[in-house]
Amino acid sequence: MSLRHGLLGLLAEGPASGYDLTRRFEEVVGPVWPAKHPQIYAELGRLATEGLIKVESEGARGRKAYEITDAGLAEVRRWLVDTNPGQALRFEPLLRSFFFWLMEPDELAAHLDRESASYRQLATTYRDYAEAKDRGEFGSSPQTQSLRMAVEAGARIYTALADWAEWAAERSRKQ
Amino acid sequence: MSLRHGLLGLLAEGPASGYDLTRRFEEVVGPVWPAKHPQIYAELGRLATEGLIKVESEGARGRKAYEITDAGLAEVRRWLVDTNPGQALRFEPLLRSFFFWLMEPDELAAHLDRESASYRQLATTYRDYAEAKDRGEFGSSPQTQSLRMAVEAGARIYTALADWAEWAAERSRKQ
DNA sequence: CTTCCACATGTCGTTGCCGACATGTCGAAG
DNA sequence: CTTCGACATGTCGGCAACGACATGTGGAAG
Repeated sequence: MSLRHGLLGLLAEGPASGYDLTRRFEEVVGPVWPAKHPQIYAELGRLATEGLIKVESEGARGRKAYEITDAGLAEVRRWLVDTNPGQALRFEPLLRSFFFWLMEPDELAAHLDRESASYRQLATTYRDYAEAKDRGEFGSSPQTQSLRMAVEAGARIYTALADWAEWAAERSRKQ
Repeated sequence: MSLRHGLLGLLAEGPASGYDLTRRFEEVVGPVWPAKHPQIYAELGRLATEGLIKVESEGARGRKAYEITDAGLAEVRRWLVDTNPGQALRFEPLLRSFFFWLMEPDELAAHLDRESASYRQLATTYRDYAEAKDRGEFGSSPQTQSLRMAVEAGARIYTALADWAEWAAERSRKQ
């Protein structure tokens, strides 16, 4: 039930269409919670039926913008405050690490080099984004400050992963 | 298709039953790739049909132990070497962070305190485990060395998350 | 000798989630 | 005036994943 709360959370910022929300998901929320448009439209329909959101306006090209209701806002707040999150982080590269012993040492080292490079890249992207936010390039709304925290998490996690992959590459070469 | 490769990887260490694999998943693999027994038994059936594994022995209480075949070993190696992993890390606590602005500052600070404590706890657990491995308490097989790397990743990621949550808690209190 | 727990394997119904397919509109560029 | 790309919403079939239910066994403790 995380998708529905993700949608409610985004709609708490203001009205948006399924199309808008799909883009927000692929651009900002995607890295921690992927969702494609079929899911999103289906869930919006359900949320509307349950009265947690409602159609705010209908525009050109069949556009339907949804607005969060008081019930919806209460629900997303309840989710944030009362429920404790499933803490499992589903991450395929770490699943692979259990089976590194099945690779030849040179294959493994090469794999880890590629891995660390791509994590480093991501870490840099998030770090740059964080610095842009600190320079005030995105204003200072509460939403922006939450995003600042999310970006910081991204930067720290990918830095940790890049360091880890480098450590592991070195270790795999040393024997 | 990660579960099937996870199962093949575990079976590469030696024969095991569905029950064994279920426990290995909930004890070691679960934190990065959760799987419950209905999925596991179903997937084992499919893998056997495709000839990637085969029944090695049948024991008491209907126990069926599976063994990886040459085709299965080739498949898991192919997965490790040739395919590049989906790098999305699905993590609900970070999804929530996008919506922190919907919480009252004191609620948020309390939430982040709890969060950092639990990450710190996990980090310590992994760090202890890593040190036990370095003292040689689990031998020095290739499998153990892969596990050592996986554990290191866990320790580093949860340390990063604990630091992040502390940083965020402090930041949320400062305004 | 019974009771209880860990062992052990499965089915079933529901929801989550995705790729592919389908359809149509508006505006801008050529 | 046509064509193309971004906008926009949806359906459908299928696999993934999970919780609940079902069933039975072997050994150990009382």
